[in-house]
Amino acid sequence: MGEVGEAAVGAADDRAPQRGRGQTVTIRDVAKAAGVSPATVSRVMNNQESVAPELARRVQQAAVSLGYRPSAIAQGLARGRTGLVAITVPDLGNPMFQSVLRGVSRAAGRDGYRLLVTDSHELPLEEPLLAQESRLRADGLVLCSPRSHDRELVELAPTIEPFVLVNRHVDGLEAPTVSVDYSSGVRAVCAHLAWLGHTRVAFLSGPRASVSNRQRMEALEESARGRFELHIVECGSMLEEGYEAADRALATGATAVIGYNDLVALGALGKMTEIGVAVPDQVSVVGFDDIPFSRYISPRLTTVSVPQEELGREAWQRLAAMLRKEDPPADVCFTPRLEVRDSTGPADVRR
Amino acid sequence: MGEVGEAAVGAADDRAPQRGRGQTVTIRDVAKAAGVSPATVSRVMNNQESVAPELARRVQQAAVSLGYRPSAIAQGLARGRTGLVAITVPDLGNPMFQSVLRGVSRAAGRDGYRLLVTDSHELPLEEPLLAQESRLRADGLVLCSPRSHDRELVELAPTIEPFVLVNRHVDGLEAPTVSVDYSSGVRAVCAHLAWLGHTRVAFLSGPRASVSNRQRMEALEESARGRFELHIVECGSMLEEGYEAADRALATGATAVIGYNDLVALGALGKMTEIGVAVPDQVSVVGFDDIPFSRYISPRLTTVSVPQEELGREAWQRLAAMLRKEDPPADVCFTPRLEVRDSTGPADVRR
DNA sequence: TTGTATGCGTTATCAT
DNA sequence: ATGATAACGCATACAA
Repeated sequence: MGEVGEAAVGAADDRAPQRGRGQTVTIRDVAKAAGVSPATVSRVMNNQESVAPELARRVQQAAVSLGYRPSAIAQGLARGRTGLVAITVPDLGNPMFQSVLRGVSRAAGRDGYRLLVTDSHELPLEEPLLAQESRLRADGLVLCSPRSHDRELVELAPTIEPFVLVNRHVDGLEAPTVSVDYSSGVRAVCAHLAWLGHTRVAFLSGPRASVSNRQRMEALEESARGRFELHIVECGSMLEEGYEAADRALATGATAVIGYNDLVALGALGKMTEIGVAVPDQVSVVGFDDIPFSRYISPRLTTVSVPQEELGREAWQRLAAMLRKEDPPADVCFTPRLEVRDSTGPADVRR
Repeated sequence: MGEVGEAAVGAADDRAPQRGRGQTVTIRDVAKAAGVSPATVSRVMNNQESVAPELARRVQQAAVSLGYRPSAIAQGLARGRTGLVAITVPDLGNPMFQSVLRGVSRAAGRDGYRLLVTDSHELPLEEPLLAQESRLRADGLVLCSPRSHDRELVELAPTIEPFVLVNRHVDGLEAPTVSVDYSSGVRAVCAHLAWLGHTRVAFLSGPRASVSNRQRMEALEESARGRFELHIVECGSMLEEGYEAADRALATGATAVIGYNDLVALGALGKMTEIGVAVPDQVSVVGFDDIPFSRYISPRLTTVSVPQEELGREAWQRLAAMLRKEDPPADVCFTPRLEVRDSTGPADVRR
C-alpha cells in the first residue's frame, strides 16, 4: 500500500501538511502516541532511569512503530554539542594523513564521536577557511600538518578552539600539540648513509608550504655539512612527482636519494627499477613516514618510521580532554625510528 | 584599534553570565550592538539584497568586531538542512575507497557540502548502525560497497533516505546506484591470460562479506570453465594479506595470480619479487581497481581499471539532485578497462 | 516520577 | 526596508 511513513499506532496525524523543512516524525508525535509528555519521551530516549518501566515500554513501542529518530541537529542545539570532530588535512590522497585520520576515527569513534573530514588540497589559502567552516559544525578540530604560516595560525586559533595541532609546532600557540622530531630522523638517515659510504645524496623536496619539508631539509643540510654533497631536487608529495623526479635526482650523480615522503621515494624507486637502475646496488633510496606499502614493496623501502595512527590517537585524547573541560595531557613529540630495509646499501663507487 | 572581539559599537552586554552551553556571541548580540533586529542581521549575513547599504555596513562592523560566527547547528535546525553529506565505507585504509571519497569530497565541496566519514572496518554488523547514525547528522548518505545482505539493506533503506549506492546493486531498492560491471572486467582478464597461454590460475579472494568479491569469483569460475584450472586462495583485502597469501598461491602451481584487488595483488607481487619468483617471467599477476600505486610500482601492475573518483562524482551528482528534490540521473554502471601493463606475460611452461 | 515551560541560535512569516 | 515573532526539535530547570 503506502510506501513510507504509515503510522500504525494511535490516531492519524491530520494536521496541516508540514512545511517543507523539518523532521517527519518528532518527539511530540511520539509523546502524543504514547500519551505522555515530550519530556518523558526525551528521558526514555536518553535512558534516564527515572521513568516508570511501564511508561518506558509504551514510549519505546510508540517510537519504534512511528519510526522515530531523534533529530541530531535539534539535539545538538539543545545540548550545545554536535558529537562531531572536524579534521583538516592537506591531502586525503596521502597515506600518511589517512593513517592519522584512522587513528582519530577509531579513538573518537569509541567515544561516540564522528568525523567531519576536510581536505585543503595542499592549498594554504583554503586551509583557514575550511578549518573555520568545519569547526563551526563540530565540537572540536584536529588540524593536521597545516600549511599556513605561523602568524596566520595564531590569528586563526581563537576562532577554531578547541583544537589540537598535529605534525606541526607553532610558536606562541598554546594549543595541544602532537608532533614528530624529524630532525632526529634525518640525523639517523644521514648516519646510516654515511656509514654505507655515500657522499653524494639527493633530496626530493616536498610541497613548498610544508613545514615538515622545511624541517627535513634544514636538518639535512646541517647533517650533510662536511659529509655529503647535498642536491635538492624539486619534487612534491605524490607518487607521480617522485616518479618524474627520479631522472633529475639521478642526474645529480647522487648514490643515495632521500624522498620527502614514502610516496615520492616509492615513485622514484619505481622509475629506477623500470629504467634498470638497481636499488640498492647502484642507488640507495630512503623515505619518510613508513606507509604500509613501504614494507610490502620490493625492494622494501628503508624509511623513517612515524607512528601515524598513534598521532591520531594522541590528538583525540587531547581534544577529548578539552571537550570534557579537563586539562589536556602534555604535548608529545615522537622520535621516529629509522627502519632499515632493502632499499639502502653500500655506495656504488663507480657512480 | 582593538584587535579582535572589542565591542566598539553599542552598549556592552551586561546580562548574567551565560550557562555553560551555547554560543559565546549570538545574532542577538550583534543586533543589539548594531541597533537593529536579529532579522536584519540574519539578512545581512545571508547577503539578502533587501537591506539598506548603511545598515548593512553597520551590521557587518558589529559582527566583525564582536567576532560573530553564525551557529551552524542553529542554522541547520532552522533551515532543515545541515550542509553535510555522510559517506560510509568498509575500510578507510583501502585506496579504492579513498578515491571514491575524494571524488565525493571534491564534487560535494563545490556545492558547499562537507563530508561526514564513517568507516565500518569491514564489520557488516556495524554498517547499518553507522549508516543510520551518520545519516542522522547529514542531509544525505553515500553508501559505498556495503557489506550487508540485500534484505538488511532493503530494511535499512527507508531510514537513511536520501542515499545513493556505490559499487553495489541491490534488487528491490529504488535508490540511485553507481556501479561497476566486474564480470566484464573478469572476462577481459581471462581472455588476456588465455591468450598468453595460462592454464592454471589462482584467485586471491577478498573479504567474505564483499559482494564484489563474490561477483568477481563467480564471473571467474564461469570464465575459467573449460579454459583454466582455477584455484581459490583465501586472502582478504589488504596488502599484508596478499603478501602472506602469495606462498599459498604459488603452491597451487598457478602461472597466473589474480588478486581480489590491487592491494592484495601488490602484496603478493612484493612477496614474489622478494623470494625470487620473477614477475611476469615465471608468474603473472593481475589486480582490480587500478590504484595509483599500480602504475608506479615496478613491474607495473596489470589491472582492471575502475574509475574510482568518477564513482564518487557520479554518486554526488545523484545525491545532489535528490537534495534539490529533483529526479536523480539514471543509474550508471561503468565498464572497467583492462589496463595491461608489465606484470603479465606468457605462461611459463616449466611450471 | 511526570509534566510544564523555557531556552538553544537561527530563519522565515507576517505585519508595518 | 525593517521589526516582531513564531517555528525548528529537543533538553532541562522547575513545578507538581
